[in-house]
Formats: sequence, C-alpha cells, structure tokens
Amino acid sequence: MSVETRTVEPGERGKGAATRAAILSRAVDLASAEGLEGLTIGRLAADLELSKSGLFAHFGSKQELQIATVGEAAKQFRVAVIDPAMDTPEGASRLRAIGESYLAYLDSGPNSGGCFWGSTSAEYDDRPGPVRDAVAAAVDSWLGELERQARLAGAAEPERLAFELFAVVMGANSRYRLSGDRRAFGYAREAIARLLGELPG
Amino acid sequence: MSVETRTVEPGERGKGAATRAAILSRAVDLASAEGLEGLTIGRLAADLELSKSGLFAHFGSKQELQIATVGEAAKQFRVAVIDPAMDTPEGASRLRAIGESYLAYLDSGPNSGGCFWGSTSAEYDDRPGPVRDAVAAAVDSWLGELERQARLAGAAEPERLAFELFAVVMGANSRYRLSGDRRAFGYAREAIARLLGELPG
DNA sequence: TTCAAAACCGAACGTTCGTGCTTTTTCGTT
DNA sequence: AACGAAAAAGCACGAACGTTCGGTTTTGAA
Repeated sequence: MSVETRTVEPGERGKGAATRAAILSRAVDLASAEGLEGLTIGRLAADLELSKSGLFAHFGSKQELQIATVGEAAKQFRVAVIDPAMDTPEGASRLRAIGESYLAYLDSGPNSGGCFWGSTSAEYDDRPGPVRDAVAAAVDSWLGELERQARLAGAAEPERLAFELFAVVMGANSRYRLSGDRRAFGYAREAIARLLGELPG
Repeated sequence: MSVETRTVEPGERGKGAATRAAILSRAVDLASAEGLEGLTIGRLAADLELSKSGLFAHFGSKQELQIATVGEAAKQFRVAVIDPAMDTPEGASRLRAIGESYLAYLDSGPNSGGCFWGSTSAEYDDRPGPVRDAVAAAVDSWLGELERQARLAGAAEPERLAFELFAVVMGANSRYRLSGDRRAFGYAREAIARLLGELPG
C-alpha cells in the first residue's frame, strides 16, 4: 500500500468527469428517440466527435452506459419537473404544480426526443436485467412521490390517485408523440383538475 | 402475355400463405417483447426453423415485414378485444365490455410479450416513416372506435372520454408490465366504471 | 520540470445485421 | 409421369455492432 492518499476519485473531478457528463447528456437525448437498446456507442461517439474506444472506456460495457444514462435522465427529470414545484406547499397544490411542469416538460418542443421514460419503460417491459431494474426503480420513485403528495393532500386512496395522475400524463405524452394530437394536453389538464378537485380542503 | 390466367394470387392460398401466417404470428410475439426494431430476421428464422433468405423472400424488406407485423397485431387485437364485445349493445355497455376484454387481454398471462401497442407506439414516437404511420393509424383507429362508442353513449365530450379510457388502460399496462403492480388493474377498472358512470341513461 | 496516471485514439476481433443472387426442393396441374 | 411455378435454401456481401488491446497524448500534482 502506498503511503500517499488519493486526492480525488477518478471520474469525479477533472476532464474525465466533464466528458462523461457530455456523453450522458447526449445519451439521454439519443435514448429518448432511439431507445436504450438503439443507443449505440458508435453513434454516440460520432455525435460527440470522440472515438468509440475512448468513449467506451468511460463505462466498461454498454450495460453500464445504459444504467448511467438512466441515472442522468432521472436527474434531468428532477430538475425539469420536480424542482420547479418544490416552492409550492406540499399536498394538492404541489401535485398541481408537478402536473403542470410535467405537461410543460412534455410540450417543451418536438426537438427533444420525447419522453425518455415513456420510451424506455415500454422498451424494458419484458426484458429483465439491471437496466430494466434501473428504469423501474426510477419510475417507481416518481410514482411514489406522486403518492406521497396525494397522501399529504388527504386523498382517500393515494395509490389510486397517483396511478390516475400517472396514467393521464403518460397518455397525453403518448397521444401527442405518436399522432401529434395536442388536444391530449388539454384533456390531461382537465383530468388532473378533476382528480385534484375531489380532494378535501 | 400468357393465355392462361393465374388461378390464385401468390401468397393467398397454398403453402406460402400458411408460412407467412406462421411468420407473422411469431413476429407479433417477438415484436411485443423486443420492439419492431429489435425484431430480427435471423432470430425470427431461427425460431421458425427457416432460413433467413427463405423468410426474407416473403416480404422483400425488413420494413415490409414490420408493416405486415403491425397489420397482424391489429387483427389479433380485434379478435381479442373488439370482437368479444360485439354482441353487447353499442354505447356505454359496449365500452364497458371493451374495457373488460382489454384488461383481460393485458392480464392474459406474462407468457405473452406484453402489449404490442404500448411497446411499438412508444418506440416510434420520434421515428418517422411508413412503420410509424402504420402504428399510428392502428392506434388512431382503436381510439376512434372508443370515441365512436362514447358518442353513441351520449357522452358530452366523446374525444375526452375516449382519451381518458385510453390513458387508463395504457397506464395499467405500463404499471403492470414494468413493475408487476397488479393493483393497477383494479384502479383501471374503478376509473373506467367512474368514467362510464357519468354517462346519461 | 518531471513523471505517473488518466484520457483518448486507431485498428482489429468475432458476430450479427439486412439484403442480394443462384440453386434446389416442393407441389399443384395437366 | 412430367412440367412449371412457387417456396425455401445456400452462400456471400458490406456495414455496424460491442469489445479488446497496444500505443499516444494530455493532465495535474510533486
């Protein structure tokens, strides 16, 4: 054992971390459009003007890249959807804020590759493994937050309310992305308002 | 031009048609699990103990195979979900029957590869082309049937009702497939009952 | 300024992909 | 029984896949 201690962990600071962040940012975009299986190391490297092997070395396997991509997408989701709602009081009004920021997130332009979670959770429906587990954990945590807020709002059946909110925003995403039906956003807003209107207080 | 007329069109009768049907049946299963892009000619041929080239000759391109697979899936969907509800009177009770047969279809065992339409419609969110068009047309037609029945049932806003029904069954599918949450079926049934309970008559 | 570690590259691997061409087998009709 | 079309197989191709490896550049601390 060397006497000298490591000052930093590899990949935490320095140039490598910046590259890794750039890779994952682009990976989320690509995976939103092509899926986590369609996410290709060669394509990713070409987009970022890196070599395949140089990019590959950051993760060691495609599976690790996929899992890291799921983590990055979860972080982006928190920043875009959860955080903006954090300054409204917990309960019904925060649920309303989350729903609004989620719809805004979906509607944030067709430039973005669509909802990462809609694509990937359908993709890993029947594909067991660590990647699926990572996706499922992230979605479960998102649904759990909905449920927690529903409980704080005094909902009679928080799990049911969370499920319905989840279904309605996912449905809007699906209708908009596949068929360009923007009316779905309006229907979703109405459904959310109705679901939250039943709450006490 | 030959004087003799063709007695049958190729692929309509005879051995070829049977093979083609077997291919498409398996293709729907595979695509439900792996997606329409993950659907591979080599894998399909190996499963059916055919040669790649022999199978390929039936379609001429992978894209044609994908489109034919979408058509076969639509046929299966009609048989499993629409047809069982055809002997109940149009309107609210048929909507109820469709909802029930759809949930039963989703719940028909984890052996099946999950809902074809959930997987593929998410997959082709942001992937323009004939395959996406075929998927979108099928989903639109399914949603249109919901809307038609909602109108016959006297719904105030048939499009909105159709959307909510669609979202709730898709959401149940997603929750069950990804996280094995069977409660979603119950929540979906309750939501359907509530949505249809608002109907006049 | 030195030097080891970190970051990155280029080339190659074995495999699988979709797709052509050519040949053989199967099968209904005469 | 023989013929011709349909069906399936055999073989090969270029490209892209994930991955490995040896070498080169870049970086940051001593």
